[in-house]
Amino acid sequence: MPTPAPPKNRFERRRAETRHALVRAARQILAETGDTSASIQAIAERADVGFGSFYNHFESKTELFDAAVTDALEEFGQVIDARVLGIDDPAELLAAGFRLTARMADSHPELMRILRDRGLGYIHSDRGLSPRALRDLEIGIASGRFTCGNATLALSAVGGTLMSLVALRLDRPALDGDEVASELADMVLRMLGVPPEDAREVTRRPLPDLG
Amino acid sequence: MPTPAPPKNRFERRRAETRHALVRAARQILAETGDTSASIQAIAERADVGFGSFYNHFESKTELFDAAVTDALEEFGQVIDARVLGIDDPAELLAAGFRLTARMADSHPELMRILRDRGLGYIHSDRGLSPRALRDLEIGIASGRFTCGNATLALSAVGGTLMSLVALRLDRPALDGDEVASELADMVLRMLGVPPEDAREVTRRPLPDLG
DNA sequence: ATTATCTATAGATCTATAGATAATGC
DNA sequence: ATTATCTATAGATCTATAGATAATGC
Repeated sequence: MPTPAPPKNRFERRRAETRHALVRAARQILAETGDTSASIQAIAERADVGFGSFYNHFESKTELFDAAVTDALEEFGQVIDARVLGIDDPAELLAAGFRLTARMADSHPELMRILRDRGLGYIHSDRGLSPRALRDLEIGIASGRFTCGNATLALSAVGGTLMSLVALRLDRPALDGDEVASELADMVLRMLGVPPEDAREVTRRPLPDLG
Repeated sequence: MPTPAPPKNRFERRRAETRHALVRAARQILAETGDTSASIQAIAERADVGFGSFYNHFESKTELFDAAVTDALEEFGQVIDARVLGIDDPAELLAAGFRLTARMADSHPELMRILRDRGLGYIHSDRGLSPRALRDLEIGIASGRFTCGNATLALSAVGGTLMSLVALRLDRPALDGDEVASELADMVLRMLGVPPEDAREVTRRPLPDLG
């Protein structure tokens, strides 16, 4: 079961809600402070949950914050994924992913801060966007659209550049986000072996809007 | 004064030593745990420094850990810089930087862990390797060696890829580090507009050894 | 005489748990 | 009857500071 089945009865639902409130609070704290030194008390308070409940769900703060990062990456993957449905060309997929990510700095700033601070450690994780990105890179290599040899290395390079795009968007909000994203996607596509004219064209195609 | 003048008298030297012991301890903790939640007591103990001395040098843990990251980035910059002296071609400089960084995962693992966890936030910092990397990119663009238009964007892409190389080296020590580094440098050079044959040749040239 | 370091400590805060309360399943 | 939540709390730990000690400058 890729997504855990929705809880059946009221008991399990209430339990899941408490857990999720804690994860949400941890995500907020990560986005605001960038670190994990908030006390369990403060986290529970922000989650509006009894202090002792924390221990019903997590054994340590580390465990909670790991769940919080995974939760954020999963949401990121789902937002992007939903918006690029129907795009087949791997090059266009990648370009759309870059441009949509740049927009999420405005629409989902908290999520993007977590991505910037923690994303690099999860580039090759089996959660979030990475597995799908890897698959798309493999498809592109197999079809000859990309001419680089190694999909894992390509994922590293693409992922690292995407993280730096997020950092750039958050640190320099004055820059034109769409322009920067297209430019970086353009560079990445050339890196993967897409001819410059194709790369340029594909990174300027119209894009589905972000809710 | 780019580097602070070496302290003149014994007083200032002792003070600098205490401060540096604290920074060193903070760097160790960052490398080992990845976070900043260690207590000031534990930090002072590890630095072998009286507890109260902490407050002679720093007002908060945040301040200390920021100094620790800056210190690590500065050392990274100096190690790389010393090893690429005499290389003029911007493309070869960049390739050498990638390959030497990959080797530092073995020779300076603690430094590299800090770079992986915190480097992204300092890509456009005016400390460490970034200013020189930016300058080399600008030189390469001016001379026509690189055909991309924007040095700041290039620094983002190159820096992000370098961070992901560090992450890859630390997380997958079984991969051939030299090979991975050359391959990624190759991709990055093509991204910057270097012709594929040139990129391949320049990333395989012999390299100065790392001490 | 000056300045940094160290030791000791008061008060605040944090963690982990125990026991009471409330909600649901069967 | 079962299970999660909440409240209260003991004991540990942490922060910030005050005051004593040691090292150096002049």
